[in-house]
Amino acid sequence: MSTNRVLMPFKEHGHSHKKCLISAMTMAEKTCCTRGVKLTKLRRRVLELVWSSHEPVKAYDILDKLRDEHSGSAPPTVYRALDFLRAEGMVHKIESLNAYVGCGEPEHSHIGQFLICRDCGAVAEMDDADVRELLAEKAGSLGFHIDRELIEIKGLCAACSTEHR
Amino acid sequence: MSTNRVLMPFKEHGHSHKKCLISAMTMAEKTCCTRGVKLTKLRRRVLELVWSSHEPVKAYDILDKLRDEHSGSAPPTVYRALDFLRAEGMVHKIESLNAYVGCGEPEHSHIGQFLICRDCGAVAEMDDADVRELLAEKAGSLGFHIDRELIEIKGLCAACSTEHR
DNA sequence: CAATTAATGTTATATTATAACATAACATAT
DNA sequence: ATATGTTATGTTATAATATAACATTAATTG
Ligand SMILES: [Zn+2]
Ligand SMILES: [Zn+2]
Ligand SMILES: [Zn+2]
Ligand SMILES: [Zn+2]
Repeated sequence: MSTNRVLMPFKEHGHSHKKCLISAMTMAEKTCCTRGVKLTKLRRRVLELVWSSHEPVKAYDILDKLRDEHSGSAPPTVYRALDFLRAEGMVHKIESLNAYVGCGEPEHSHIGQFLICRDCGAVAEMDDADVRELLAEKAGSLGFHIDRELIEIKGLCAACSTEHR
Repeated sequence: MSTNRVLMPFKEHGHSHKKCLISAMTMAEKTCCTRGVKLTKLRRRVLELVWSSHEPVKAYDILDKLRDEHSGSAPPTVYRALDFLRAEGMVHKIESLNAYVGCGEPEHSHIGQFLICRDCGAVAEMDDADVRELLAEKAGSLGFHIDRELIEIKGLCAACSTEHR
């Protein structure tokens, strides 16, 4: 199968995450610049906090950290930044967790298919055309026209499977 | 494709919903009886309220109705009943809406694939083996082992497509 | 620089869900 | 039948998630 585009793979548990963070921030700066939208200081900081790991991050955890840095932070502060970042495809919401993850490829917008490890909490993101086509076909057979799909899969990642042995 | 099991199809907009309700309640009584679990008066009433339409129902809307009937109702009243009904597979939660729908085939447990009409709000439920297999294969190619899938698809149902013309 | 727009600050509140403990209903075994 | 344990429900309080509404500040543009 050639269509299994992996927008963000599972990383080794011991990897140097700093590189992920730098890469994501660099990509975000570039993408915003290209689009002529503003990655303000606040939005940048929220994106950094979302990218603090490969695990989904809670809005109020972000808020707690923002408050440490600036007392004037409140729920709208973080939700507005998240709204902007989501609109620009830099962050996705994991609906089943009420939490947010950074996107591996914000430069072209897409709908992600998320794999969520029950053990380490890490999230990988796929964008698989076969899956989309099959779902479109199946839904189509019921006369349903798809606008948007939400796919969130829970299970065990390769690294955690190995560690369990 | 022969695997497209439809657990709950989209119904005609003008259909007599009473039959859906009676059928669902009958099935629930029978299933609970078979399993030796108790469909108490409260749980039955909550299930009826969930089945008041084919649209997902909010917990606090259920609570409002319960309160009309019995002043001692509180959030735990409805969430406990929903927990029971979900555990028995009679109700599913639509995570992207924080709302609950009745299941078309509670007698055997399953994971549903939900189609949600953006126009009329109705929900259909599929349980398609092809989709499950494809996702297992794609996830497997990343070394990921699936426990549970969450699939919620937004779009336009056949009836609403027709009405738009 | 004035006018406008975009972003952030601020206060309040809405929505969704759970914790913790008390009481009532039901089952079962003496 | 009654004591005992178990399940279900009642009750109060609070946690967790998210948005509304309006004020202020910063950035853009004519
Ligand atoms: Zn990393
Ligand atoms: Zn893992
Ligand atoms: Zn119906
Ligand atoms: Zn419809």
